[in-house]
Amino acid sequence: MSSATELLTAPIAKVLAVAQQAKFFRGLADPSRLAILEALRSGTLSVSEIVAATGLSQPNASNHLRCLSECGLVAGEPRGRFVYYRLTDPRIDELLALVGELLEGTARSVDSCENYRAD
Amino acid sequence: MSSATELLTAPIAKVLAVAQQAKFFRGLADPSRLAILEALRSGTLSVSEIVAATGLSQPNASNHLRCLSECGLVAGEPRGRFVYYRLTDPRIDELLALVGELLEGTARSVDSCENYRAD
DNA sequence: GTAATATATCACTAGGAACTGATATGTCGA
DNA sequence: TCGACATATCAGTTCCTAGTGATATATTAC
Repeated sequence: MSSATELLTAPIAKVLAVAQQAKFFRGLADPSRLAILEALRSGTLSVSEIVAATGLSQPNASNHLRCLSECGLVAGEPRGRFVYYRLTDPRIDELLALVGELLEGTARSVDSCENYRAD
Repeated sequence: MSSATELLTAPIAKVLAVAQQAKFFRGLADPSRLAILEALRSGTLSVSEIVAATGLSQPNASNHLRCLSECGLVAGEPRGRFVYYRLTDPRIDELLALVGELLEGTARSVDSCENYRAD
C-alpha cells in the first residue's frame, strides 16, 4: 500500500496535503460512488431513490454514502424517515464535468489501462 | 469490490463512462501517484528524478508510472538511458488546482473521513 | 402498541493493489 | 566487449475494501 513512510523527502505539510487529496480522490475512484454522485448532480435524493437510481443494494449504498459524507463530498439531511443527500459543493459538479470532457478526448488511452480491471 | 453487475438499471453507455471515470480517479487516488503528479506539475522529469523527488523505491515508482501512463495521465519519452515523463494534458494541472482549492475549504470534514486509513 | 418502512450497522468473505527484493532488459562510456 | 547506470518486470506478502446477508435503530401509520 501507499505508505507515507516512503515519502520522507517531502515537507510534512505537502505530504499531508497529498494524503488528503488521495483520500478525496478515493471517494471518487469507485464506480458505485461515482454513480451515486452522478445521480446527485441532478438534485437532492433520498437513500431509497439513490438505491433505485443506481441499482446498488441498500446496505452497500448506505456504506458508500457514509464514506462520501465523511469525505465531505455529499451531505445528508434527515427528514422524517428519509435522509436526503446532496452534493456539498458545486465545484464537485465542475470537477465531474471537467473530467468528463477530459476523458472524451483520452478515452482510448484510458481504456487501454490494464492495471485495474474494468469492473 | 465495485461490480458493474450491481448497476443494472443504468444505460450501458453511462456504466462504461462511470467505470472509465472511476479508473481515471483511481490513478489519482494514491499518495505515491499524486506525489509523482505533483512533481510533474513543474515540468518534465526522468524516472530517477521522480524517485529522488518522491522518495519512492525505483520499482515502486516505475510501477506507478506504468499505471499513470496507461491511464493517460502521464506520457514517457525514452531518451538514451533515461525516460522522461510529463503530464499529458494541462487540464490535469487544472484538476489538481481545483481540488487543491476545494480541499482548503473542506479540509476538516475530509480529515474526519475514517473509512480509509490516513496512510 | 404493533406493523411496516427507511436507513444504518455488523460479521464475514473474496479479490485487489501497494509494497519489497531480486532480477531482467537496455543503453552508454571506457 | 565489458562494466556501470537507468528502467522495467517478476514473485511473493500483507492489508484494504467492496460486496453480501442478517440485524439493529428509528420513524410513521394503523
